[in-house]
Amino acid sequence: MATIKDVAAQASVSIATVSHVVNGTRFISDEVRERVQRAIAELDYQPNRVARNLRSSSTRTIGVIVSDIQNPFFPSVVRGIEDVLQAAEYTLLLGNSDWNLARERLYLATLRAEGVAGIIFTPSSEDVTEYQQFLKSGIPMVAIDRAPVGWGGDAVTVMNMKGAQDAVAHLIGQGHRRIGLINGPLQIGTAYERQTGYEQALIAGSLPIIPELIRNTDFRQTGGYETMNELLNLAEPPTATFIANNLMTLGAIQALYERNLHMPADMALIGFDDVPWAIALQVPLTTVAQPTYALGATAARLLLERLREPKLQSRHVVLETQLLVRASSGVEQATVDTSVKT
Amino acid sequence: MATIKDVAAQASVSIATVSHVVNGTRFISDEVRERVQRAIAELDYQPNRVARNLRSSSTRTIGVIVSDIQNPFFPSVVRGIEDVLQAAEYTLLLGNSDWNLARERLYLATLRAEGVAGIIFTPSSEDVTEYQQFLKSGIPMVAIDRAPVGWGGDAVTVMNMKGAQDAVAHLIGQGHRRIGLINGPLQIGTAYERQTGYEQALIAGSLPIIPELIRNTDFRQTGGYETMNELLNLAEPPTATFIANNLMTLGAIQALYERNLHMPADMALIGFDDVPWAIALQVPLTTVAQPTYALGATAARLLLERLREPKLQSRHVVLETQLLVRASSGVEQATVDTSVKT
DNA sequence: ATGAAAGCGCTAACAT
DNA sequence: ATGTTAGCGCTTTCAT
Repeated sequence: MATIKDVAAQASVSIATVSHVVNGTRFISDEVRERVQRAIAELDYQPNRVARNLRSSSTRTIGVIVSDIQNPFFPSVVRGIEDVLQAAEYTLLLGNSDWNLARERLYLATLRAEGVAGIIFTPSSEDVTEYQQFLKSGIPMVAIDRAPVGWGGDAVTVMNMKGAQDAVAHLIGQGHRRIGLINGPLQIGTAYERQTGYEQALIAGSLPIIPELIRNTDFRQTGGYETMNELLNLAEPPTATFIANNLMTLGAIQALYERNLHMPADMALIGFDDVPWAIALQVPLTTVAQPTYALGATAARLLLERLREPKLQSRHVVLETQLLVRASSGVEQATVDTSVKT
Repeated sequence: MATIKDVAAQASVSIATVSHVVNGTRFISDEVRERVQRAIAELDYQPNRVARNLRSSSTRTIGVIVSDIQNPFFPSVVRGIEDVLQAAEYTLLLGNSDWNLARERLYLATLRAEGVAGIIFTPSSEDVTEYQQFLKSGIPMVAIDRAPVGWGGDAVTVMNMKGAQDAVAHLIGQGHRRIGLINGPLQIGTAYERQTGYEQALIAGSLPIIPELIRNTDFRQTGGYETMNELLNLAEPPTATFIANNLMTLGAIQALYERNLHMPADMALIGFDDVPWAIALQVPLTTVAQPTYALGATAARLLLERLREPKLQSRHVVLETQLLVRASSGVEQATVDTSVKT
């Protein structure tokens, strides 16, 4: 690989001149500039980013830690991040925390060592002190999807409580009185908020909160599958269920399918987070859609702004969710949304 | 951030000693080692990877370029890569090429400048010369999913032709004689191979190859949607269709759904690449499953081996696909696979 | 068993 | 308008 020295020699100039031509950081006569550019082309020179990073003690790399890249929610978020970063000529270091604090810690340490300019992440802990040390180190961090209690940094989240409330209110409106909840672990902020929304909706509808209908599992497909089976095995199962994420919903549908139960007659269902295949299911799925791409893009934008102006006041952007009513929640076919989401 | 100098000062040793303690690269007396380790802990020292990379002119970063992170195929591949890399203490720089050569070029250049130790990528071009310059630069590259014609480096792919052949043979076995193909662009190797498999199966079944039943679009959901509509608008539509990837299949199902057509009676369907929701669809979907996680993990393993032994002969691993027969291809319910894949 | 010092490739302050 | 050079934080050769 050609270095700046090679280019300088080839063009018979100093390395400073080459650097300034490359970065446009000072005036260079046309003649010299052309000579340098020719040398760069001839040698196929590309500035070594590692050296540049070391020298300027800053990189053009952003670390991204997501909970589970295999959950379609996150690729879409990542895609939003990537598009914004790419336009700003940043690159993206990716890690999966697996909803796991230890793994998240490992990645955070790695990202710091890699000298990333900033970090966008889905916090695995609700405890801010977990990140305090990191925040002190001065690396800007943007929390997405959820923010630890008392998080002082930038954040982009969605209206989880409102989204859940809308969903459950809709079920109540359909006449359901025993409504189940399949949720993730309460330590995770989004799960907590969605559960609160569920409870608020019940209260608003003058319905009792029945503990046996509220289940917390992991946010995975198997969790949804097993938990729906638990609900169905109750002496008096719910007639409708709100499920707090997409993969758990898939597992739950699987459980219904195996027992030959039909939505919405045997069980009405609303899931959280829309998915491309909601429309192609046995019964099209009512969901609370999240603006996933915007979530990522907004987070990236906040981060880039902070990089430009470090002392900006921190901002917490809360995006809206949208209840997409389809057949699984028990509405006449006529009003069903069958549009293709792409 | 504490540097090696700070640690050396705190422990009253030279920076060389600190370096050797950190890396275990030479014998250090117990006493000194402990002193250094204490200093490291006290200062919360973490070696600066950027400096380390510059000095050793090699990084512990692997670049990964995938076609489309929003296609569930790729997150699973990425996950396989990540797990192997993480165990070896490498990190992962990610980019989406969008099936787009220009964007791929951009990322390749960036990755080279970032000094990645190696690259795992889904080639957007079938033309090896596109990558020759890069290969010469000595950065090990592993092609996944598809390899350019004459690709000399490491590669991990699947038996696309065989997979397609199995699928179409199965449809023929169900009595179908007009079988459509919805495929990606032929310039993409996987599309070409799957198309060949389709044709081979027809030939083996003594069936004619009917051009109007063969359609090439992009590998996206909208492409599948529009193309299925085209097939359905034919004077004599096919009775079965083989669709060469997962997202196009979803689009095609969408098209059927809108016209109130039922699988497999009105149209039998087999998709390529299994998806978690295949089972929860209106009619469970028969698919040609690819070992996505293994694809990624194998690629990462090949790359790490090459990093260790650069002159290893290059290897092309071809993984098997598996036809998962479910209801959409027109088999009795009794034999349908309803297992949960997680 | 440990230390001193060169140098990776670049940027930028300080020359001229 | 261009050149010289220090130094970013580390690894590693050469000394002792």
